[in-house]
Amino acid sequence: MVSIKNVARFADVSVMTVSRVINASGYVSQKTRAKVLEAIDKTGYRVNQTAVGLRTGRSNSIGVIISDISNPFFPFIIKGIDYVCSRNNYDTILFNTGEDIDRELRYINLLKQKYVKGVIISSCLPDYEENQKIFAGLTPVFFNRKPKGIHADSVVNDDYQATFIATEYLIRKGNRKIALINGNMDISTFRERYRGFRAAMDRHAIPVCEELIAVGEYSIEGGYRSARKIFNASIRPEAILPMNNFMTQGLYNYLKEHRIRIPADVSVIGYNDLDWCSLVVPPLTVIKVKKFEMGKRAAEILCDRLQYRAPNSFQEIVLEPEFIIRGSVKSARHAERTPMYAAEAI
Amino acid sequence: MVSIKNVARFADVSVMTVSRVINASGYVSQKTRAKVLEAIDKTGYRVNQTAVGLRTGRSNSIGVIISDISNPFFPFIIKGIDYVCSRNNYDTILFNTGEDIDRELRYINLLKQKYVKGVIISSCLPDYEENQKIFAGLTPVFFNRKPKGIHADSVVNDDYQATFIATEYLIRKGNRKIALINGNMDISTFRERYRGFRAAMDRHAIPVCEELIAVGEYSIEGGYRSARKIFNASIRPEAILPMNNFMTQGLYNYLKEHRIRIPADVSVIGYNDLDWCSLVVPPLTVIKVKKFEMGKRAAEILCDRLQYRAPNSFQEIVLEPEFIIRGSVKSARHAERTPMYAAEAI
DNA sequence: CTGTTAGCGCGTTCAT
DNA sequence: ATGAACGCGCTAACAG
Repeated sequence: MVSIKNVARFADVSVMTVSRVINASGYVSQKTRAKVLEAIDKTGYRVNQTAVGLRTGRSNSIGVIISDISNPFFPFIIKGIDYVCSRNNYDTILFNTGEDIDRELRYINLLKQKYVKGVIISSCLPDYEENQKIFAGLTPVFFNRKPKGIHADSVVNDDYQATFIATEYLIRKGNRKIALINGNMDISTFRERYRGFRAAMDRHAIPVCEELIAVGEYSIEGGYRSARKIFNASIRPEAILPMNNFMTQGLYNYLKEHRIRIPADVSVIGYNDLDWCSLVVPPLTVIKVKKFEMGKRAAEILCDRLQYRAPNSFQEIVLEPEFIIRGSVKSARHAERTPMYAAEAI
Repeated sequence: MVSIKNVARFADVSVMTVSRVINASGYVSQKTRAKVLEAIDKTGYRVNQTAVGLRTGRSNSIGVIISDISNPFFPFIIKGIDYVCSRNNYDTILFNTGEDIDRELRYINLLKQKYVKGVIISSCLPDYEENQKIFAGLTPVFFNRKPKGIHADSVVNDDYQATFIATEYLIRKGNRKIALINGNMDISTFRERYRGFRAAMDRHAIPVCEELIAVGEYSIEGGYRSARKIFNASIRPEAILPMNNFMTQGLYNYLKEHRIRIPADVSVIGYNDLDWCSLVVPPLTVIKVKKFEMGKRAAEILCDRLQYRAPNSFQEIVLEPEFIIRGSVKSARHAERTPMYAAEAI
């Protein structure tokens, strides 16, 4: 590989002069600059990022850590991150933890070993404070999930608000026996979603039936099992709220298998608007999380911080969800007259 | 950051001894080894990958270049790559080209600047030979798509076979007026898929109606526009073959908007089996590409090559597709008696 | 078995 | 306006 030394020899100048031309630092006369530029062109020289990294202690990579690349929730977020980073000349190193805390910690260390200074992360760490020292020297921006006690920038969806609105919508349509398919509440998203549901039910003085609350793995299979649990309860649910897209799929599989019709037999509102949600019949009413936006904002914050353009205080962005009404919720009678409190819930 | 020097001082040995312990190279007595290990532990030392990279001219990263992260076709492939690479202690640097050749070339250069020695790539380069020198010093494994004249390892789906089977299935079900929604045939996948379609039609002596062949962007919008073109033709198609998942979605949008029913009004076979394909009503009959397998095989080949365990000759893996029959193709009369040639087509 | 020397490619410091 | 020397953290080659 052609190094800066070769270029210097070719242009008959010192290594330093070449360096100055490349980095546009210090004074170089027009004439030598032209000579150097030509030499760079002729030799096909490219700066060695590794050497620059070692010398400066910096790199132009940022890390992205997610829990599951095969979850269609992430690709658009990554696209948003990519959009911002490529414009700031950062490239992204992607790691997939598979919800394994040890892997997450290992990857964070790996990033530091590469002089990576920033990471955008959907963490499976339950607690930030316990693990704070691991982030030393690495600027994290948390997205989607927020470990407890975090002391860092974050960009999340307003999960509380989202389920509040969805739940209230169901109530307004005359549903009272509402089931929840939730994930592990050690994770902030599921905790918030549960809180939103609970708050809406309480606000309307509707008792929550514990039998209709299922907590399981947030996978297709987990959603299926939770659906089974719910339909084996002593109370038949009028509506179901699965709390992520995988569990929604699992629920669909269960309903299909048991020929339970949406919305005639049970109403459903999905979490996350994916490709298929508008394609199924009836099209699925969903809470839409702004995925691209989430990635974009997180990357913007990180780029700003890495270039010392960010404010000192941590930014905690909460993205407003959209509620997309399609056809998976049945209209009941004596609906519409229920008062709505969603605005208050903010 | 604590360096090898600190560890050496701490353990009261030379830097070299520490290096030997870390890399398990050369002789170190049990006693000093223990001393060093303790020092590493006490100081919290981690090797600096950048320095190792500079010194050895190697890195433990491999590059992954894809055209569009938001295409749900890729995530499972990436998961397959990740599965193999993490077991071989490589991490992956992901780049998204957005089908931009210049970006692709830039990323390839970037990888070289980082001493990355291998790249797994779904390339938008039409011709390998023209760009061969750009790969100098970088081992590429092509997947999904194969630029012309490639002289490298590759893992692709048997796209020819896949459309041959699908087309023949349609014919067997009594369809003769079969429409194709295809992408740009500069790209190998679309070229092969077209060939498979054509071959099946020819084999059964069914004339191909050029009016029913649409070539456009392989996006949701492109699929929609192609569908419109086809339904504005003078001949009404009995069946449609969209040649990737995005175009299938676009087609669905068109059909929905115009209240054209599947399969009563038109039969459809999708390319790629995604989450929603079994969720729509009727469930979609599809050609399934083994995505995880594709990524896994590509990564295995690359890891082998990088560790000089691969044969000298290039491996050109062709993965067998699956054909999943669900409910989007109408059964017509005088079907079943048509002879089948798919086996010959291999 | 262990240490010394040298240098990977670059940028910082200081001199000219 | 330009160059020489030095060192980032590490390992290969050689010496002892």
